[in-house]
Amino acid sequence: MPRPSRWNEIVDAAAKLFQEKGYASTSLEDIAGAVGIWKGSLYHYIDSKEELLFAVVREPAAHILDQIREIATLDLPAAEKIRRVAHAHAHTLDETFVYASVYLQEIAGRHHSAEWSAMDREYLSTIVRIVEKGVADGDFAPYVDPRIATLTLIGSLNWMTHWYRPEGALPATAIAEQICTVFLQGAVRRSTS
Amino acid sequence: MPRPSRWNEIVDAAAKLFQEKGYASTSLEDIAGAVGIWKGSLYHYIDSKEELLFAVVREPAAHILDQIREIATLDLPAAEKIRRVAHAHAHTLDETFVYASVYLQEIAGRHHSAEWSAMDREYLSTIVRIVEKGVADGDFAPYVDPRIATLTLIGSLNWMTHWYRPEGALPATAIAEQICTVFLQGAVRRSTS
Amino acid sequence: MPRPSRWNEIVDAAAKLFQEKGYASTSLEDIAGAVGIWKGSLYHYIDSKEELLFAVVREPAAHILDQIREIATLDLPAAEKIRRVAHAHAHTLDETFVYASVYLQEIAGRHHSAEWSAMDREYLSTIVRIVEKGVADGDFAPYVDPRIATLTLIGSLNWMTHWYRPEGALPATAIAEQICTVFLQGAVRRSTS
Amino acid sequence: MPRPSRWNEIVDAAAKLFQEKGYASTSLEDIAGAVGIWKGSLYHYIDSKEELLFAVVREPAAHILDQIREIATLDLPAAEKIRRVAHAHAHTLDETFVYASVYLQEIAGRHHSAEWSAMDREYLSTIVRIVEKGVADGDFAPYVDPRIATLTLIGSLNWMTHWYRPEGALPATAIAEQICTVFLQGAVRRSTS
DNA sequence: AATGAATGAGCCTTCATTCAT
DNA sequence: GATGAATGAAGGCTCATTCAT
Repeated sequence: MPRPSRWNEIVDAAAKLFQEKGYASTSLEDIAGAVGIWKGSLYHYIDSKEELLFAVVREPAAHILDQIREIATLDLPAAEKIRRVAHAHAHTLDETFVYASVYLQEIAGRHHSAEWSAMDREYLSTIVRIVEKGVADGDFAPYVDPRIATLTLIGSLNWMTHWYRPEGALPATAIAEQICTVFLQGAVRRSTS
Repeated sequence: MPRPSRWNEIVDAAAKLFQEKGYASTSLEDIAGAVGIWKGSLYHYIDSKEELLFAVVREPAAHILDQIREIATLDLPAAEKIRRVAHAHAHTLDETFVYASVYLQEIAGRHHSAEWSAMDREYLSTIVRIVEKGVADGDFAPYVDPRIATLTLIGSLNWMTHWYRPEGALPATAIAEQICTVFLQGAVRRSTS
Repeated sequence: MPRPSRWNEIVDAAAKLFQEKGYASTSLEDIAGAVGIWKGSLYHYIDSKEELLFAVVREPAAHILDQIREIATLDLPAAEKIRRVAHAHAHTLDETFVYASVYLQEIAGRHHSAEWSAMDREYLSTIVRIVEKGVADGDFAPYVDPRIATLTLIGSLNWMTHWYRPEGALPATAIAEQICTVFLQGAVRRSTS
Repeated sequence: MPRPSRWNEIVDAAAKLFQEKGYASTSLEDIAGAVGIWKGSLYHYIDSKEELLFAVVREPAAHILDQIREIATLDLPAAEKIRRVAHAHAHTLDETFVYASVYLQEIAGRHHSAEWSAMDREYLSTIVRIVEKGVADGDFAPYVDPRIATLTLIGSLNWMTHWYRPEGALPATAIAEQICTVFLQGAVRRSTS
């Protein structure tokens, strides 16, 4: 029975190390060592170190974008869509924590290829449109600036990579709920609620 | 009276390059070249590359922590304190944009010395206490979890390094106002307002 | 009867690549790729990369040496022998252009095994003897130094690998004729001819 | 008293090794070892290995081209110009033997930059024009094809790198004289001379 | 203060070769 | 015969750091 190829082991090890030490500070020798092969052997699987970064990051990035795309098409009030966005985002973060962290540290905001910029842009603009509709429909307050508000929400969620731990006691769902509740209802107590 | 030297030029150049390319990918030769001296000459100013990173980052970090400390001591309602926190944070980000970005990319959430961890922890806990008091006083809604809410706010603000540009048309003040308004009042339109 | 295998394909591909990129800069993966097999599979045909170089080069080298040996035994005037040598040399170069180019680039003048040195030496000395006899018989001018003159001729012919193209308009025969005519008659116009 | 920089030592060592083992088979470690420094230290002097190749080769190539250019402008019979070309070529080969050998092995006939192709082309065409004029003036025989004859001469001279040794008993001048005499007068004895 | 040559370790990558399947 | 994963050495190159001048 043939042992399965070690591609998955390699991507996992790379993801973990990229997250811990950063892409630039992780050597291929580190990765190879974690898998238990020689660094030259990595080149059976990849053509360059950067390819490994992209391999780590592509799937979760595509996954979350898909989810947001789908939520946008549903026929729901803006607030409910935002709630679902927050939960999908937090859920993906939870399930692909290491991979997603690498994305946010190494790809987002760095000058990378058109592929990633386009992904970032679509992700943002899809949510912006939800917020815009919320304002237009009167569901959201008139003081809401759709773009800034969206970046506020995304920032809250992405910052989770700095403090959330998947194996911790606090579930991602609860966090998502808190983040979107504060985003939607505000921290200040509403007189009539 | 200390003779002015090229120390400031060096720190500025380092900050800019660290932000653009990341700490690990910036070489001392890059920095020396930006200042117009030779690589070896840098060692008249520093003892190691890491020292340069800390030099870049120390002042703005200390500055913002000071501000938050002071705000915490004021006798104001929680909502007003949060508003001031957001403005102080955004203002520091605006004024020390490159330096602060380096801090967030290279120090925050990385395993650095006790000095930085302590700073991060104090910053967070100071704001958490403001929120806690807000909840206790009934100013903030009972569903607010002080720690998560604080991290939500900080995340929103820190994410600015991914999209805010100091020289841009949108002033940091307006952004701070939007972020804390959404944080405090929520995006959803309040029936009785 | 030996089953035809891909041996010839492999040697052809190797020859072409050795000529284009040089022996040292051609990888076995390049060669395997050109044939359409995997790198490891090459080792069913060869034991080492160098063996492939020798395989490329052995046949044409042996062929031209055989021809020169035979010409030397004929009972002809020196000038006619030289003419035949030039034609044989140019003809072999034309027919085995890629292989012969590899020989001249990678074997001739390099420190290779006794086998190749002996071949080179015999080739040279066989022609030198023809010239010597030409001088001794009074067919060739007394100022002719047999060894230098022979190296002059061989150099002219071998330099063809730098500019001759088998598929070009100018046939190798015409070139051989020009080279040996200049060698024998000289470029300067003879008063009484 | 400051020790002079080791640039010359480095180029010399590189030239020697490139000639002996070929450019591709010579490692920077070989070169550094020959000079007595570490391989990383080479990068104070060069930006890439190829730059070292060009440094080895540029001066003698430019020198010989200059000489041929000058000879072409003189008011002399074609045969005398050719004689001077042969002597200049052989003399440069003699004085810069290792460098020139590297040029012929590694640059000539390889797919290099426009700079080298242009040099090769100008060198050839300058001599071709001398021969053309010789034919037109009736100094050279009508059977002389200027381009092929020129390549014949150049080939003879360049082949010297395969057998000439500067420290040997046979001086380059004598060889040049023999090569151009055979080229001009032919090996065959002239009845009326 | 500044230089610039040198260090020495380490990095990404290539590659001839081996071998179990 | 062929595969493809793995090896292990080496190659070109980078870089933080040192130090004599």
